[in-house]
Amino acid sequence: MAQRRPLAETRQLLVDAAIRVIARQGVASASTRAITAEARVPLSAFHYAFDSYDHLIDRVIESVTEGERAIAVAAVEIDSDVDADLETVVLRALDLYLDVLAAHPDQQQALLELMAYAQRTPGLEGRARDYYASSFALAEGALATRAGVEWTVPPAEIARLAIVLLDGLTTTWLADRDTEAARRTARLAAASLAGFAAQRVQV
Amino acid sequence: MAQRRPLAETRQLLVDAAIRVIARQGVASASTRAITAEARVPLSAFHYAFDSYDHLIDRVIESVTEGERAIAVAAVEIDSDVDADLETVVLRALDLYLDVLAAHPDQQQALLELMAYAQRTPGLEGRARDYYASSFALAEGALATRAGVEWTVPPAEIARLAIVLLDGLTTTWLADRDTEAARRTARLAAASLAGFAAQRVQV
DNA sequence: ATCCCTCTCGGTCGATCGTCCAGGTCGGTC
DNA sequence: GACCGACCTGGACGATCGACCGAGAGGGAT
Repeated sequence: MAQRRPLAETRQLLVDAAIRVIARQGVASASTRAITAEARVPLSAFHYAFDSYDHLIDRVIESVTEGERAIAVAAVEIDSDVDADLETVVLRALDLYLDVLAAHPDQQQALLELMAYAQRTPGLEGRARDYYASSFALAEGALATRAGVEWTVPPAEIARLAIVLLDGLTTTWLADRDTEAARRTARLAAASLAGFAAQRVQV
Repeated sequence: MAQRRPLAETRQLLVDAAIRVIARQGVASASTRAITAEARVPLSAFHYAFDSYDHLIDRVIESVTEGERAIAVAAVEIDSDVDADLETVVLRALDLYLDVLAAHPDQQQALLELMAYAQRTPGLEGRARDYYASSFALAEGALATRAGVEWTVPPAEIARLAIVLLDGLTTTWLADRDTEAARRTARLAAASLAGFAAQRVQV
């Protein structure tokens, strides 16, 4: 009767189940029992696979942020149409993100809740900072791939502004769910970011 | 032995205590027992003063958001130096906000956590939307007081962008606590917002 | 066949949660 | 002095939480 599974597989099963539960019902409702029920494994399997609840959450954060990073990298690579205007490219990226957000709002809300949980939990405090740091680096890398664009301010500052805008767009949309208004704001945001670029130089 | 107090006073005592506990330890730790202990009131007084836990949280959200609004109104009124450049005024307001944020980070974190809690709790879902709606209106009002400034896009859209920027600045700072970087980003944000103003007309 | 290590699972622990209630104390009104 | 309604409280309820234990099942190595 017993399901025999390699330990690593059970761990992945639990992490995935935890993400689904957190997305659907929030971190507060993601108890060990709710997660194991979602994963269809006995409650006792939880503490066999993980030393503690927070160890699981740590892995969950790792998994979610890695997923975010992969999506962002893919989006940047797809949207590297060098012939298009800079502002157009930025706006297209933001609109693409809003599509993802509107399609899977629970995912982004889960990420925010996890960050808040991490900041309140001893041993996980650094996770939020690390996530933003890697976001900055990713954005700066994306800026660097736009060959031939000079910036009037350091690219690192542009990258931070971009993340700030993305973050603000997210939290604001999550609160009022007004996609049309968010797209209008995205238009302004794209114009703002592009405004810090000097005219393109010939390559 | 019994402390005799008007009911309304006990209510206010509990609301204030709840805000302190939430700011210090987060919503998750703000149990009825933690709150009543903070308020130095017997546990049983809790359900004498409030029908339920969520009724208290509702009042807490009301109190916190009203406090935010009052601060914002005061800041706008103080910072209405008509002789200064628009970008300077905006930047000064943002820097002022960053001062408040750096001085009382728990307060802003508490607000964000309360919004997340409200969105997950039946009966409180609208609170987050209402808060952002009033923030937009407040920002738009602040823009309107700058007589003689014409905007190249509707003020309502500028107002939304301003709130998005403020929100992004907040969440980002709360994650990495890098005040210097936040001030640099604020500089870019102020320049962006001011960039949507047409040249000032003579009045 | 024997051993051993990995894996599984039901049951239960103590702590903490929000909520409730019966009874008690007070100040004011007849 | 009798009464009443507003105010206050200790103690308990059932539910749920993270964590833990010991007995057993399974499969490969010897």
